Amino acid sequence: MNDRESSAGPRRSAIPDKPTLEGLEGRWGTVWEEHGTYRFDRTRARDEVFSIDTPPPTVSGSLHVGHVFSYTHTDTVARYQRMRGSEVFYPMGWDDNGLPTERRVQNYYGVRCDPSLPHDPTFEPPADAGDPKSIKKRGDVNISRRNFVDLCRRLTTEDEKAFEALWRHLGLSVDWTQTYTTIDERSRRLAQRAFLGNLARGEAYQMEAPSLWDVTFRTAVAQAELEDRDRPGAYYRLIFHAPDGSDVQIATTRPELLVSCVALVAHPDDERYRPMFGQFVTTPVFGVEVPVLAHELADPEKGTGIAMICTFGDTTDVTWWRELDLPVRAVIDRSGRFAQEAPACICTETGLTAYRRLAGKTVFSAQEEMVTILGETGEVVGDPEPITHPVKFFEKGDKPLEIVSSRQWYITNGGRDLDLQADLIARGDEMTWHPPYMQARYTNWVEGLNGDWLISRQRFFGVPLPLWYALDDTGEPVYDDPITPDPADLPIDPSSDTAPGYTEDQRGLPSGFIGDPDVMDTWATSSLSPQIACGWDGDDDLFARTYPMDMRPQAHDIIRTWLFSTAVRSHLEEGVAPWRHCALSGWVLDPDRKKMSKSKGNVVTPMGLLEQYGSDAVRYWAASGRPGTDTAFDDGKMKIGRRLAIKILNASRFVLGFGDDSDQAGSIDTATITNPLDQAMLARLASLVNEATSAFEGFDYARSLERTETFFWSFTDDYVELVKNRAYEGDEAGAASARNALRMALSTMLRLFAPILPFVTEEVWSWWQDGSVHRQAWPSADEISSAAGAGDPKVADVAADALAELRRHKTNAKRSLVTPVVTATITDTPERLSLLRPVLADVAAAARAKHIVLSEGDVLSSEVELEEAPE
RNA sequence: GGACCGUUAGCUCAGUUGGCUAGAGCGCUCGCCUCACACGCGAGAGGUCACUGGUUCAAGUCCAGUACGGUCCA
Repeated sequence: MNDRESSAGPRRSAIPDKPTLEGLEGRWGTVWEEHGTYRFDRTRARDEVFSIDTPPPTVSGSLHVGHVFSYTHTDTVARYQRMRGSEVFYPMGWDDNGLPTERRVQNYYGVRCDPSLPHDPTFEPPADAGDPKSIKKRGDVNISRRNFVDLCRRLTTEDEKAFEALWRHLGLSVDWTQTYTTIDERSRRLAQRAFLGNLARGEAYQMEAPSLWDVTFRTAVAQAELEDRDRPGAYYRLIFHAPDGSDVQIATTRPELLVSCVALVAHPDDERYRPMFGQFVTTPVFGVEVPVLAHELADPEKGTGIAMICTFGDTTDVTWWRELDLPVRAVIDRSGRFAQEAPACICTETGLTAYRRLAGKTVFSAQEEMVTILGETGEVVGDPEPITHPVKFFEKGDKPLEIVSSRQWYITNGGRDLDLQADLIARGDEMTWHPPYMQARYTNWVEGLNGDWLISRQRFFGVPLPLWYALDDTGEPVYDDPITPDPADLPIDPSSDTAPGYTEDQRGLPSGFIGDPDVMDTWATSSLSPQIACGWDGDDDLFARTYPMDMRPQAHDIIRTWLFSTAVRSHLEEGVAPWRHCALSGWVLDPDRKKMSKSKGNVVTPMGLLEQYGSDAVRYWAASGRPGTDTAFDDGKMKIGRRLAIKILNASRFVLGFGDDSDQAGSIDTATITNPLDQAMLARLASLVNEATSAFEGFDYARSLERTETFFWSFTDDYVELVKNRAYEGDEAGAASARNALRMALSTMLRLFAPILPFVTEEVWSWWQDGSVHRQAWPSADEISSAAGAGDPKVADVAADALAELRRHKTNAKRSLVTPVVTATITDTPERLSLLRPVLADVAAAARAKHIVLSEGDVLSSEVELEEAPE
């Protein structure tokens, strides 16, 4: 026992008369903090360390019950590993960088970021912050980027305090001296350094290309941030004109994009269109000549079997554009409106007139207008055919994504390189997945990627891309040769720091420089959480002791985003998988089996739950959700957890109160355990320890809990009832055997429960033991087996069955269980009777039976004569 | 359309490499203040293991297929 163990709690407090769960969280939270119970000892060697890469929760308001669920799972494993003797490295980060924070700051303060405004050093946050009514009345205030970022920092700092308080109340055994945020100076430096490394190795590159664009947030988004949503739409049939005067009908859901049509396409095997391949047709209204081409992706079943290719209506258009080598006729600008200027290909007066009616309109209005125009020229056939079809959205957005061509930065992720893809899939094999089938999601995702990782975002609160560009003598940026900072200067902000070799007064002038205006995707920083937590940038000693990390927990929906991007960075940076084990948690479902989420308004406040039921009870519910399995929110389960915790208090008090040798309560003399019933109970306990241990080795906290709980209830309902008379007033040997067996069982069960129920187990431990239960050794099955001697676990079953038999007669007679039994005959098989005979005295005492006769038969049964009921 | 997960008591779920009469908790019914606990204790009712075939001495468990639900990706 080291200093920490012996000092982690007050030495043996008195056992309270009326033990209670109230206030345990605050009391033990303080003791653990004061004694550094969970502090990481960084002198320990790598093979003694168990390091956990906690995914930093997004700081944009509040944690929800799903966080409590998933983070409890991790904590149970952390506590188990600590008791197994590992030095647990368990830091906590906060992901404050990014769009969710921006949105929250905009709403909370009623402000908008306008990067064109100069920084106002005297700026004070609006006094009515947090008052939606007042903000609505006055409208948003425009502020500079730097003032906006300051507000982001200010608000996230407040949120982070509340988050930490919640985690402490929940009892996460995090080392609170090891925290980071994804926007702090270290994270910015590290993210920029990693990016510059990617750039130097050719893994980061920029490209002018069509990319998915959210018109509300006015930023590019990555493939990982997409989701399909079913939306109503309609097929419109448009008439194109062939040179021989015939018509070609195409069906499209986006007639407004006709103006950006660059070709028609049909399947190469489609007999209907085969003769037309290579010919040109003219578009309706605009009269532009476009070729008819063949491509496998054209679906003969869809519409008329021939489609128009526009730049760009959807991702298939991008594929066609790239593979068929087509021109760009883009019309939608970054705000999602039609550009003022018509594409150059339009040269007829009719076409130009028509375009003027679309210019400046949103996509939605332009579609209405275009359909009207087509009606006027008679080049639309029939009524639109309504359909429901999947439309791509930014997962945080509420308008369909457009595809806009722009210059963006990318990091390679295997989406365009099969060798890299194979390497990343192989990294998946290096990790052990819990549960194992979750690896398929990872592999499927990597195999399905169709492009590299777009990491630049046209936003404000994030880690800036650490780059400047020289301006040529006409003031145009030279993108091909970005200027990078000296690594010693990181982190930098190119919008306020001066490019090396220039002076600040050259910013924006011909032959001067400009900073890259973009920030990096949030994931581009949070994907480096193992590097951030383990001190990759400057603390080589810590890094060597903690990386690659042992465990990474997360919910299964972020395999494609966080898990994958972290694997990419680790592969590119270190050539290893970032973790040895990936643990996947399910979701918390509401009673209708839907995922609980804030947007659906069905979320319960975690702190309220913790206060209502107690943290152990909430943890009990969380830990009953098996790894990877979605679990219904169930306050009934929390009530059961609370009942269990209370039962532990009461049963422990009872077990520790036998006899007058309570001074010796802390010690257990296994040599005195000679009674066959006591030995039987311990034999069963030993196999429980084996089960609990192998469950936890496989990260299955739920199984360990379930087995331990089952044992505990039969311990209190049967074993304690059977031996309590002997423990109270038996002969010296019998009493000593019972008392020591009871204490050994209690000590063991407290340690088995400790990872799940840290508060109540610590409380009870303090009644009779020194130090924190959370720094004790995990129970040893061998030690218990040895104390159990030749004990046969079946003896405990036979005795419990016999007791139940006698109880049933009392219950059926509607008599109290303390009713004396005048005489009873127990019939059972010879084998079972021979097990029962040596422990019959305990059964008789527990049942208050004066005489018990044993009789051989085929099956357990009994005849009982109860004492006459008083009048 | 592809991949994965699930379907066992009214509800929530266990059931490991096939092996006695399929289990637990909640809920329900009926009792009991018993020298730890009434925030407790005892007893009881309740199931065609989604369906169809197959393998086997033996299938909730293994295999094939179907249906329904869910998730991820197209």
